[in-house]
Amino acid sequence: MNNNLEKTYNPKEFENRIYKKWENSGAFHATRDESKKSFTIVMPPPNITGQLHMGHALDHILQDVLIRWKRMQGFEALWLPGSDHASIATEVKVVEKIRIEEGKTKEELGREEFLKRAWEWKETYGGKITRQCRKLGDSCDWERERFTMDEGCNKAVTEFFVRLYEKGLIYKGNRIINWCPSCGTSLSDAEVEHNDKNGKYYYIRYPGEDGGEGIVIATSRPETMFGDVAVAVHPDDERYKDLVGKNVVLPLVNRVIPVIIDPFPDPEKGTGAVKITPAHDPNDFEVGLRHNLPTPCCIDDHAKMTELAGKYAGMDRYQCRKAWLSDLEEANFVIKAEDMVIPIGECYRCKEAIEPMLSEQWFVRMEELAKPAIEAARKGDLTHVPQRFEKIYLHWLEEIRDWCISRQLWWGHRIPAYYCQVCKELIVARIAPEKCTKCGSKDIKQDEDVLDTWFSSALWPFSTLGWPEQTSDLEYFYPTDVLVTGYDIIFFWVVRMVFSALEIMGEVPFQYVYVHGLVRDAEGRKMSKSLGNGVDPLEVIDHYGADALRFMLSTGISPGNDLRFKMDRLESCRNFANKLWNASRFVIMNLQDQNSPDDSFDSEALKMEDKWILSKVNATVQEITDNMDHFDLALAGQKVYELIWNEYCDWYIELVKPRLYGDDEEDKRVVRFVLVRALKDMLRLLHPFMPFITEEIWSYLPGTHNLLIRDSWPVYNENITYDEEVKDMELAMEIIKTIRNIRAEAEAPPSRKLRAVILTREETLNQVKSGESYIKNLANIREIRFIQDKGQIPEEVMSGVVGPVEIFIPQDDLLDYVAEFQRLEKEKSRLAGEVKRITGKLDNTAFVSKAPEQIVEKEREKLTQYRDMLCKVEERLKLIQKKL
RNA sequence: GGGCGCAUAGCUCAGCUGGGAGAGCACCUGCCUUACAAGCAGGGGGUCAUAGGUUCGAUCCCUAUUGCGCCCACCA
Repeated sequence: MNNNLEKTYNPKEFENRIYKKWENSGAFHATRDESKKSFTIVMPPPNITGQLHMGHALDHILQDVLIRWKRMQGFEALWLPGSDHASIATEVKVVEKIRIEEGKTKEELGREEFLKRAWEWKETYGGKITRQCRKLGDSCDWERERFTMDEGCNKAVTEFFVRLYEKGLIYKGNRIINWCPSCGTSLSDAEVEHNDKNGKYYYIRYPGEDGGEGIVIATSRPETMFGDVAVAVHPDDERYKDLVGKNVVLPLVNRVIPVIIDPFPDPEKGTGAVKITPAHDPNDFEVGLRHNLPTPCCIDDHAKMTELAGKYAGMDRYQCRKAWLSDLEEANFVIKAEDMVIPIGECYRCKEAIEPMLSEQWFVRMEELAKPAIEAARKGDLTHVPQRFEKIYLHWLEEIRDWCISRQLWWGHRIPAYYCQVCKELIVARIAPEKCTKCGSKDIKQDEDVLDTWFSSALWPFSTLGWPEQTSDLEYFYPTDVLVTGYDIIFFWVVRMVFSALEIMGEVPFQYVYVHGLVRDAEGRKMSKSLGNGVDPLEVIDHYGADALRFMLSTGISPGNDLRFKMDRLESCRNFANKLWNASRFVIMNLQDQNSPDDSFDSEALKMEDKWILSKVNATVQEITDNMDHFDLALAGQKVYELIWNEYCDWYIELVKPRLYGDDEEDKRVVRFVLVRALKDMLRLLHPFMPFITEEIWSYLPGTHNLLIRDSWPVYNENITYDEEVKDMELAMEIIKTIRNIRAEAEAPPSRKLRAVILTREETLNQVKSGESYIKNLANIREIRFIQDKGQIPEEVMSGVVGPVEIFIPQDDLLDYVAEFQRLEKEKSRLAGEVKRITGKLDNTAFVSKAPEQIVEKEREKLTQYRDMLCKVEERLKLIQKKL
């Protein structure tokens, strides 16, 4: 046994030390062990651009609570960490760095040199977050740390790509994609955010080729008119019957285009006539395909107008819109402009307006892949916690379109596609081919594009365990058990992991998806760099300790909902740690110079309060385990809190002090035993939430030879349910509270010793008497007189009622009739209210006849009790009134 | 256009299958009591958003309404 704990709780003093102890002990490292069941969580890999923020802290703490809990339960628990190359995000940062430091663009530097810089970035910043994770207490297996662009993951990505290609699930095609002009790359649908913007519908006349009225179309994007190839109307639209088959003229451009019929136009919207621009609108593209129309581009990769726009060529799209409209207006082609809210797609990284554009890209064919992923959730192979997120998951999959996976970037997995420069043959292969499989030419070039960063993340649960090799780890730890993540990346990641795993591994990558919310600031705003309202977890840890932060984040949440970050809550969590620290210090102090308490004990030697606290702890073990099983981490945490503070500290320690300060050595041994026994179980229950402080205290306790992290989770013991003692103890506690209340109401000083008279019936006398010493100690009573006859009640007293017991404190000790009168009046009206409520209930024949017998009986008992209590209070009131 | 969440004490939120409204913080009163003032003891404070419905009984289930927030949706 060590010496006593430091006098004050100072997490800084031990958190780093404890973490090293764990790490050095190998406790985080998981290895295949056939005697145990595995429990696996893969960490959502943070970006290498990143800095640990509150969202990570929440995400990681939840995972760590689960993994520590399972480890204690005896599972071979693996939490696998790593980081993500974050293709676009990193590339943007590296480009910026090169611009600032070298004054060059990436093109000026060249691909090879750029990638060198990117890897340097990775080396410098790559491990930053994962290093910061140690501060949080993350118990992940650092020996298995992975990176989405390490050798194994690269291999997995290539293998996956080639397999899908060979099955026809990946194809290269010319389609409308989301183009970010600012990032200079295509994006997937998931990477586009839709926001409503105020805009206008412009009604523009396209005159007839024959000099007639022509047709009026409505558009929010007049600048795309240069790419128009037709005007479409619905086949049933009577208004335009005569125009179909004829031509109209693009105003000012003077190019002639046909009026065609197609089911796409909605006669209700706009004018019912739609300009068709196949190169810049997905719907128009489809129409174009059906009618075999050309696809001229009028906007380029930089969102500037092409030659097609004539004198507007080279202008920015919005600049052009302005100039073009003013020219059209001048020539009287604009009929009207209507204010309209228009949903605009924006790049999720840079917020630039997305340009739908015709482009040749690589796609994953989703229809076939989505089906089993939908099925898995429906069948229950995959469970969302809370369940409502399943709807979101399903909806996305049901509406899914092909996934554009090629990016016009340099940092990432290069697409394993090769082109023969001679015969233009396309070769998709695991290893770069030496010569063309068709013509034999050695002049072969690899596709310039890289893959969407989420393409590699999608493989994370199995690529990190060795796939495509059939490793022993993969066999043992896969499929993983729980995936913990925020609801904001269900689409980006969860969905894609599931369908990828189902395709490659034939089963879901995890059974549970535990979805949490976002951390917001105290006002409920999203924490963001631009607002500057972020709270740095590392600073919080520095101030309050990691345990306080952990406890706050893990118990302050309700499933799937956002959480507001409030400093005062953090403080109360730190106070809780302090409370535990001091209680433990008290226990350890009382163990000084003692041999470790004997683990075997005679239950005869246990007193009422011993049995009471052991019962409480035991019951809590059951409840908490149950909560954890249902992912109710917050409820579980709150229960340990209450157990430690409200039961153990406020009552048990206080109850037991006289025994510790007494002379009975044998009894002292019993007390020490119970104190330690209860404390140990509580430390175990709390450890997943507050690992540092619990581990530190653990090391001071007798008989704790191994680390707490290695110790086992407590198990409910049905032999430790002392119902009688619990009942008796709780009655004594109620009596104590009542006396304290009388004392406070009468404003008698806490130090004054009072006398008490307790009236109770014969059958409950012994029960009450069993609590006599506790009442004396904790209510500061010097003498208790037990009576069974009302006639013996002294006249000048204050009184209180607890169930079958009436308590009287002589006025001589208290000296305040008025306060007593007021207090009793209040009590009277409370009791009268209860009686009225229950009487009403019982007078209701419907209730008596239809409610379950137990409930009715319970109400009857309550009624008798309340009536009895009311009666007693009224009697007292009459007596006191005389004195006033 | 579709979907979801939230509305409970001054503030932030719990309340697990319907059966006497809870916590933390804040507030009031009294205490530096030999583990802890980051504490102890006591206390005040809520027609559980509104209106209906189901039920013997609704904060909880159903419907509608209002307010706030979020997500999805190919911008004619």
